[in-house]
Amino acid sequence: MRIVIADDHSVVRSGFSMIINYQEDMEVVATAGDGLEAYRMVQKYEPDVILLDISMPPGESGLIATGKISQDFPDTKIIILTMYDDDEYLFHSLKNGAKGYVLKSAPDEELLDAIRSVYAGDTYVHPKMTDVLVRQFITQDDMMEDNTNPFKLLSKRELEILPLVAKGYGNKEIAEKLFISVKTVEAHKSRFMDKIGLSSRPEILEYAIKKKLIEF
Amino acid sequence: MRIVIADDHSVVRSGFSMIINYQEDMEVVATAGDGLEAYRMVQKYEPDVILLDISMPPGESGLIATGKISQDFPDTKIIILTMYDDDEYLFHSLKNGAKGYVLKSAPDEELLDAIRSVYAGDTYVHPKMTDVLVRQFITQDDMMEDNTNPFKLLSKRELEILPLVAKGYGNKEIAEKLFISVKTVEAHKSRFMDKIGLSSRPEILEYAIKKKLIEF
DNA sequence: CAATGAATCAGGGAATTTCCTAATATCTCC
DNA sequence: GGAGATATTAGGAAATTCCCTGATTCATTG
Repeated sequence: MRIVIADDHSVVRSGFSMIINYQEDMEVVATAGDGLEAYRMVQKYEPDVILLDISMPPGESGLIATGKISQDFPDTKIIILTMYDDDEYLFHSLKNGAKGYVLKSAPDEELLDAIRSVYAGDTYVHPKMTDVLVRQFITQDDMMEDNTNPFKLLSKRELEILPLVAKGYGNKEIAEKLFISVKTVEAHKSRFMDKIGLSSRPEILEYAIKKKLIEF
Repeated sequence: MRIVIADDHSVVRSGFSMIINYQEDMEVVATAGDGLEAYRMVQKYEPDVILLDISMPPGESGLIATGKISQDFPDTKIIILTMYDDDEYLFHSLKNGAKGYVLKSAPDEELLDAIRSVYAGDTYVHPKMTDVLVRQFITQDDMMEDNTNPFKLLSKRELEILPLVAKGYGNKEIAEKLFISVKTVEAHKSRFMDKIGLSSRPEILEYAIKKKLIEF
């Protein structure tokens, strides 16, 4: 199995190279430090698998590279390797032709499993993100697009209250801001938490930032 | 030369381990996935050098860990390993006792050089950041009396708790994370709120973001 | 050595939040 | 017009937080 590694961190390139070359069925034929170089390496060596770090500068060239490589070299399976367990990145990666999605925090074994899976023609997604994927798949008929879009998922009041909760305001303060009772705030809050699947304040904050409902 | 590696990315831990163990004069004696574990590993193995990723959760415990380790184990040289070529991080790292500062995008040779340098008693800073350091040194007067600098204003515990409060964690959760009592968390919290002049959760969040104590 | 700051823990009482269930008034969509 | 979603409010009990005061230990500093 011939493999190319693309990551802007030298450490990660070396690390992977050593881990992979230690496997009997794998061999690193080239490494790249950015998206362009990655494309050239694929062009030159036509590897079985390429590991791509999505967050490579400049811009989003990891994603761009994914698209170009999967289009021009469909036989080279692409595994996205990233620090972020972000839904959006996952979706975009898969839409751009990636066959695998692995977090850098995952143990080595998982990475090697992922490589073998995509080489065998399967798709590998990090377990933590699979349920997001499944939910997206299940409701893809009626909601066509965007069942993760808070603007379609939540009511006006809920959209008004969520950012305030995220910013750290208490129920009482929110009630005063919106001229409604504390009990009403509680009701809206627990409803949107149910809807989205949030169960704590940190999760609400993270969600609000991810969905750009608040800015800093 | 006995070395400990602390990084929340499994890939980086494995990568480094292999690179370092390949050197004849170096040996990785332990690895850690977060700041607390890093401290315990240093405590247990008292290595010559520890490589610390600064962006390890929870909070900014990479920096906190730097302070604690350099204080309790001055013989263990600390090299900060980070993705960010951020001035602030560099300054804070050095002030907290780090002896080296290396970017993950640097080539392996540089990392090995850095390890050997700090082991020999020198300080190693990534070349690109040296000029920043020099400029800061030249105009060091204005930073001297910086009463807005949280790292000078707050204690280590307070610096550890503030980001967690900002992220929305409750006192109880923070107490569990840090293995201290709820009452202690309350005490630290109200103390740093007094010190800085914060009187609500939203203000804490805003402050934490402005001072880069948390990232999104 | 005394003073200070830091970190730890505690008690008590008030305020707030959380978690239930439950009811009513709009409003829109078919 | 009626079904269903949305907005509003309520009550009560348990959990949590907040706001005081106060105390101990340890390290540093004057």
